[in-house]
Amino acid sequence: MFPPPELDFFSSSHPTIKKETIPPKDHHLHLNTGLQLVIANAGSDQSTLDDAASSEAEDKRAKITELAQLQEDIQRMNAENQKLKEMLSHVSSNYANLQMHLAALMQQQRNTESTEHEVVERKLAEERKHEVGVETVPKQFLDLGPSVSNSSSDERTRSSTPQNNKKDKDKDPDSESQGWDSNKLQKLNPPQSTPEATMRKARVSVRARSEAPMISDGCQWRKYGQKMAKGNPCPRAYYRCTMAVGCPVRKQVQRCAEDKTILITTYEGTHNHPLPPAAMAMASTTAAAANMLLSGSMSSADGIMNPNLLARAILPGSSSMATLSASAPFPTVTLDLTQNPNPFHLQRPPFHIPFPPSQPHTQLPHVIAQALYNQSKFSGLQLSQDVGSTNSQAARPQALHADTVSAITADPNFTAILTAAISSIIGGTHHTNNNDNTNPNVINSATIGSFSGN
DNA sequence: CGGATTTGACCGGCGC
DNA sequence: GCGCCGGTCAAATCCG
Repeated sequence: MFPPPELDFFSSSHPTIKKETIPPKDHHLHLNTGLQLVIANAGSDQSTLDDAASSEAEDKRAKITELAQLQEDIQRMNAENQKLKEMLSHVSSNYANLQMHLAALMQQQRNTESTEHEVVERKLAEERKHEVGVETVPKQFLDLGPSVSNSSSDERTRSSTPQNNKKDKDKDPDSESQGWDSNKLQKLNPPQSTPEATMRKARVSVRARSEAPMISDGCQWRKYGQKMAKGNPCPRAYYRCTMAVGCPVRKQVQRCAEDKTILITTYEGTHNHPLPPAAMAMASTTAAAANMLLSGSMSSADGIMNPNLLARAILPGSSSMATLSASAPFPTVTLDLTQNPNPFHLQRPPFHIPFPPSQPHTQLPHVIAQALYNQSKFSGLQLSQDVGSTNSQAARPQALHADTVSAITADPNFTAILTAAISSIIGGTHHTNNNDNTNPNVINSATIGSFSGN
């Protein structure tokens, strides 16, 4: 899409940048020379003074023309920059759109397949039961799809939330069939399978540093509750998406107990309405992550059979991690954006991409730059199926500001990286890894490395 | 005045 | 059965 020279726009070797930086240097030398002449000739006869004056005027003229040329150059570069920004924003939103669409299609396809293979799945589950005693995690996974009518009473009761029960009793059944109430509908019609209900089960959690009470992800949220959670002095806030009536998406926001500068935002569900580009990025990311998590967990017997496996693949220089937790009650993907960037990877100057207009928070250039740098190096991935391992990580020094999360996720690579990484972990538990790491689930560094910025 | 937030009450699950 | 806990509701309150 971009012609090669434009791709190099931000590189230090770009001719236009050299043009901008070098001439002023020359100009400065000229100026010094002139001053020296004046000082050297001070006190001599009138003619030499005239000569000095004329050369000074000449200098000034040259200076002015040079200045005009520079201004012209700057204007041209600004225009070019603006054009590039527009193009990038356009491409980003297009990509996010496609990603959303793909996720929806995949989900749709899985639903149709799931009915076909329901019998087979049940049979397999039976076999697994015979093979190993471990059953809790498989149940959680297999029950993610409400269509699965196996004997998992434990998860089934979980899916019928208190709210649903109450609504069954209290509310008019003809009231708007919100996506959020899909569980209720399923309870009434068990064989029906809705993507919303499936996606409701998987969660995507984002850890990032922020002073603000909430990270800006481009969506509109309404707070509907706040609770003190056990083991954390900070209250947990509950939000629901208000961009459309009946949107099932909810999120929980809570500060990390160990490091209160870290904000943990947990997303749940899939939007049932069109999103602005700013929100599209995060939404498609969470949707894709949840999607991959659910599909992968259902197809990978190894992952299911080893619920206590702890797998991690942290590459040298990785600045972010994705943690996959299959622990109860919901499988959760945690994106850790609190890590310290590795200075060895800072090879090119940071650049800006246009922020969506809906970002309400301050957008300091250096923060954006750091976020994008982090994003471009989003290459580490940690897989964990260990209970409590996701949020108990030690606080890390220096980290990504939560305000920049949308900047990161706004980049198409983010979704692609995350999706591919999760996919490679979940679906690739059978793969042999040539990594030296003793852990059986480590991702091949080549796989992840191919996604890292450059 | 309408929408957003706060906050106590309520509910169901779960462990003892 | 009881208490704890996470999650949600809804009346009261706040705010633009």
